[in-house]
Amino acid sequence: MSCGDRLAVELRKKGYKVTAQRTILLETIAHKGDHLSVQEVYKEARERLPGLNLATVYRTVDSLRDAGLIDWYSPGSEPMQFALRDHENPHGHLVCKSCGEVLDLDLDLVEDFKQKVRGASGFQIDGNHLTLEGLCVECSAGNLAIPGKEA
Amino acid sequence: MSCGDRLAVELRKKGYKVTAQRTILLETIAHKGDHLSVQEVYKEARERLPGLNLATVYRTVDSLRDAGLIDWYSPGSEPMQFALRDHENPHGHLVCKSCGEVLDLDLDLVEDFKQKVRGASGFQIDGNHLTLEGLCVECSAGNLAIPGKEA
DNA sequence: CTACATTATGCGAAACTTTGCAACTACAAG
DNA sequence: CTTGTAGTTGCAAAGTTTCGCATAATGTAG
Repeated sequence: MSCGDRLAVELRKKGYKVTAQRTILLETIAHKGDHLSVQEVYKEARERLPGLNLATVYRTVDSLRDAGLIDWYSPGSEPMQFALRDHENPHGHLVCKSCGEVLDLDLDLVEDFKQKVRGASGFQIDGNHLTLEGLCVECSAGNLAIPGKEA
Repeated sequence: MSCGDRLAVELRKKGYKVTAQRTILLETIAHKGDHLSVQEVYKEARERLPGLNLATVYRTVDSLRDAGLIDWYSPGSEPMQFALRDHENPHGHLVCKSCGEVLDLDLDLVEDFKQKVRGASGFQIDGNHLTLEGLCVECSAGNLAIPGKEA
């Protein structure tokens, strides 16, 4: 299934319409890879669709997220970033608060956690959009170690 | 220990200074309760400290968060909100994407999950700032049922 | 108490994000 | 193909959040 086909299917499933803007924006996102900001996508997509408006990018990115085609990160306090959702290998994300690195989070671990929370409170965690903050191996080691002395 | 004392202790621990702005802002937050936006706190605190600047509120709220005195939520796409951290009863938060309700999340469940993730990837999830999105009991019931027909 | 180094604050400007509205377009139906 | 409805877009304005810099305040040491 091509990228465009999936776009059409997923969007219509949610009642969204398939427009040139959405198609080009999704293609741009798919082409550029991870860690994209709205501004970056805007700049690139605008070359193919000159009249494109920034507000449209924000709204489109929101629709694509709702349709499950892309995911959001929030690395620190910088502008929001996102990436194409990986349908072959669904996973959450771990964002290091110190260095900003983004790791994949195995959904099996999440699944287990989700069940527990659901059992305890009835709340259904959205595991696919899951982005958690914390410290990666390197940074947690570096932060805990007292300079000049090993932990 | 009074509110002000804790402020002093926690801020100094992190190398922050204790200022009138920070004191008043923390008091305002403590007094107003949950679900506060920066603008709300700004408006209220400004009555006691007329020269107060919005940028200062943003920076202060950031410092207080870093010092572990308050927590952030991100309910949908609305402006960021936060609340005083409950030191007597630490917990995470579950935010319903549909109705916006905020539930408490038992840290024992999180603790277990944290250990697993740490074992798998070495990543240390910050459980105290944990805010997860999903659907509350009511909304998940409402959303899953197809009107007039069961799944 | 005084002087010093460091951190905070206020201010203005910039950057980022959302919103309302009129014109436009996709898609389904006739 | 024509029509109609509902969702979209561009634009402009408003709202939210961050940043740089000069001034002011805090905490520390003398």
